[in-house]
Amino acid sequence: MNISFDIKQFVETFENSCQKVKKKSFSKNQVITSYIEKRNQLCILLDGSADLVRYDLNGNRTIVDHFSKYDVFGEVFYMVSTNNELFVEAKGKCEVLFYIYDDIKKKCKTNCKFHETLTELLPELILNKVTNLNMRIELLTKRSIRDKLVGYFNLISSMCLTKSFSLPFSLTDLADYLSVDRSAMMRELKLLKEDGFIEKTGNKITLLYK
Amino acid sequence: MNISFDIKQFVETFENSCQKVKKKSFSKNQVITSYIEKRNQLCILLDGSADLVRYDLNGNRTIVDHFSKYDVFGEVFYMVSTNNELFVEAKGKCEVLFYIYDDIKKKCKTNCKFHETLTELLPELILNKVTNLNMRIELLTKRSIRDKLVGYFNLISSMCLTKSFSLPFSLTDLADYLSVDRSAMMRELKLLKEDGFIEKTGNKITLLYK
DNA sequence: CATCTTTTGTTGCAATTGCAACTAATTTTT
DNA sequence: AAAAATTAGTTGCAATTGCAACAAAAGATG
Repeated sequence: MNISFDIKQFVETFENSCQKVKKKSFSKNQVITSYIEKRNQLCILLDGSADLVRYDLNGNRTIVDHFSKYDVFGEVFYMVSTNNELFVEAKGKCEVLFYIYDDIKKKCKTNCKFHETLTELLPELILNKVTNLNMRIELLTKRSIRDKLVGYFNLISSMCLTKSFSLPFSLTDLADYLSVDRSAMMRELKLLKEDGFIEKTGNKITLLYK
Repeated sequence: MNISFDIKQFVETFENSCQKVKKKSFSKNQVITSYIEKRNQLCILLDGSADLVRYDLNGNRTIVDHFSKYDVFGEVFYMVSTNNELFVEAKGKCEVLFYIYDDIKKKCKTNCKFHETLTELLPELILNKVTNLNMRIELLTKRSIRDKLVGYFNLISSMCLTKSFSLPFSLTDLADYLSVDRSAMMRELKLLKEDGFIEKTGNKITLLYK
């Protein structure tokens, strides 16, 4: 994420200067927030990674979104009519900035520098979020597991600028992220190997095509 | 879309007051814009509806996104590494506002009222976009055609506040939007009817459950 | 370091989905 | 109003995917 401003540095400098902005730490598997009508809160992930997960009535777990450094998340981004329960779960140690606002468009009442700067930063963070979401939709609309995997690998590869990379997910989570059955995905991974498209050792992938 | 500001009215009042903002009209099936590195342009749909479509190498057409009044779209929302060609196609008569900026965070050089107001409006428009994208992801991550259809119907229903509604899509387009095979979707629709979950006359759906 | 838990890897089988190839109905164009 | 084009609706069959149920490996925990 190429944010043109060192948010973490900024947060550390101004910490606790505004009542409505709070930094909290979380450890692995803790629930950072659940999406149940706390609609005037917005979270920024300052460190670590976290997943937005949904459990449907059949017990299927879906990784609706995956957050890493400087990702923005929160109930604001969801429609009120969403009928599934969504949780943000820490994948490891996380630092999260909770940003409470009265009206997302208006400045903090106390008009503090902290709030003001964050508000100015928001459009960029949200725009960044939009590109991520669109990327994800591009993956999800692919018609086969193979296309999803290859599409995903291509993205990672073009972001790392290398044909060899480690997956930021466990394979179990990757399946949940691509919204496919894990064993079916494993099978497809094996076929991709057999067909000579990829090499795979542990969670390190090497693309052999192009 | 509940935008707390009458954009269209505003545009009409200030039209042509800034060189970098232009309104254009389109008729059915015209390409409004294609996503090929015109990254400093942003479009707002003032009237009509349009689809963002992708054609992959196998000729599959996917409706990547569907835009209606006051939706924002453009290359900015996509990563540079997107390797498919994306087109925005008018579904009927459309009015589109093209908004050219040097830096999305900075004001227009001439500092005109028009640009300024639009810039202030942007976060809201983009936030609105995020909720739409998340809604779409929620649909796409459903594991079966039936779940996708039901999820989609529920959304429409809760937006219209009625159990009876007309689809904003042709069935062909709906299949492309849900990213499933059309005939398989038709089959599932028939099953939903047979199982007494829905009623369907033309493109009007009535939900019979709950 | 022994145990418990999670993740990975595999497979047969069933269910779902996609594909192809139609016909019918509707809409658009000339 | 006839012809052309698009959309809706069907169906058999093949391919893909999901499910269940494992064993093996790796990682976490006391």
